[in-house]
Amino acid sequence: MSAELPEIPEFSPRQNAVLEQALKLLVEGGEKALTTSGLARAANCSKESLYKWFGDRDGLLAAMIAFQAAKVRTFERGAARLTVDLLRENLETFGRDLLEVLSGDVSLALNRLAIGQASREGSKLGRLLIEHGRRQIDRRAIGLMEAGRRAGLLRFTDADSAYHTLYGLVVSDLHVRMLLGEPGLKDNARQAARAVDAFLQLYGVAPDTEHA
Amino acid sequence: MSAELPEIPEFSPRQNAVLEQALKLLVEGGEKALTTSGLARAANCSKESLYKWFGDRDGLLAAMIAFQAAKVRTFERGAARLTVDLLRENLETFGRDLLEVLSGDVSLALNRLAIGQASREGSKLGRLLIEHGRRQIDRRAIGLMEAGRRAGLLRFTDADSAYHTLYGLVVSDLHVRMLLGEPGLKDNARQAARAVDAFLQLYGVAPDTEHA
DNA sequence: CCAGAACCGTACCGTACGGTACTTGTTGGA
DNA sequence: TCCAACAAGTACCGTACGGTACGGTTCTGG
Repeated sequence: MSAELPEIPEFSPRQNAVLEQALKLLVEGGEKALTTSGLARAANCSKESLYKWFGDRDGLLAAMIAFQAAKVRTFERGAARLTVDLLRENLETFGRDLLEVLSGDVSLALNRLAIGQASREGSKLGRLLIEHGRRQIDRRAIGLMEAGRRAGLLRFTDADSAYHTLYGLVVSDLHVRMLLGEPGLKDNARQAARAVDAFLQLYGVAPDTEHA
Repeated sequence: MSAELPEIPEFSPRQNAVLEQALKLLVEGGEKALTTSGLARAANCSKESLYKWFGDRDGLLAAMIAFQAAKVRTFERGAARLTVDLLRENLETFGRDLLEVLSGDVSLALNRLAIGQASREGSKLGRLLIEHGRRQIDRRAIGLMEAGRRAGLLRFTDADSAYHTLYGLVVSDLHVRMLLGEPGLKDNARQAARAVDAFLQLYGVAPDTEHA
């Protein structure tokens, strides 16, 4: 009853264009700006087609999430023979990418949408968002964790726990603040670097020789 | 044009009862369940009174946030002569309280409300929520940080940065996950303890003598 | 050349909400 | 005792949305 990987629906090019327009409307004006009539007008299609393709409004929202997730495919870094510097660089790149994704317009809009919908209907969209949007980035991070351990550079018992520590150090309460409307950081790289410093202090196996 | 501390409006008992009922409706059914007609019916008052008291629907939502924030007044712990064990205990208590607050029904409902509203209208509710809801808990934590430093138990240059590190270690992505509809942790205390362990490893001045 | 499907544009329907107006008590002070 | 203020309850209005139906047009395959 879990992870049956239900074959990404694969929409037609026309439907992709409509979904793109839907995301644009959502980003510009929030959920209340995404009406079926408005989308039909903006995308030059008929409401009848919308309902034929996506069933109802909730189906449209779910399709938007699946569509966006399919676009933001993360790329696994080739884990060629990790050194401590290479590990640090990979971790910092991950942190920067994470902050970049979380502060993106579309990501924020979709998260706001799913959160606003989460009260009713068993948070169907929320689960969808976590499944589709998070799984890939989680796997990339955990891959990094375990590569670091295999290379003798990290020490931990639970990779998932270590990853969540890294996540917390990188993101802190920034995601929620941005969801609430606050601006993001000026320098994601700096934040990522500081987070990785702390992370390596906690989980790195080679103690820092310099401790000013 | 910032932080003018606009005297908490202080509602009448009758209005407090109405706001209480409004929060109840919001928690039970989300934003779409909180209609002016529904609230009037549930609270045995007239819509006309609602509009006289709160102006319009947005005013009602703002009043709900102010009302809830006024209820959840945090209590400053008396910082009597900190020892390392006392500091750890205070930090863990803070972490538990933080998780407790963030996972509360009303908190989640209000955050969902403000986030869902954040796209349009300059995120007025979001700012209100951060102002009213966060300031107190932030001050409590920063007070703890600086007490720890004064007692020679913590070392950091920026208390705010240290606090955000602690926040990230305690909360990680849990808040967003709960906002999306996932259940909370089974054991907040365990999570707080682990977070404080890591935090002290990063900022504690006395190195742990035991490192099993 | 034609039939059928797909689709656009528009008009339409039912409903539900935010907000206003009005009537009917109820209270409290002069 | 009367009156002014307040509030409950209800009825009402305009609007806007989700969803459906229909006529006209383009595309496709035989």
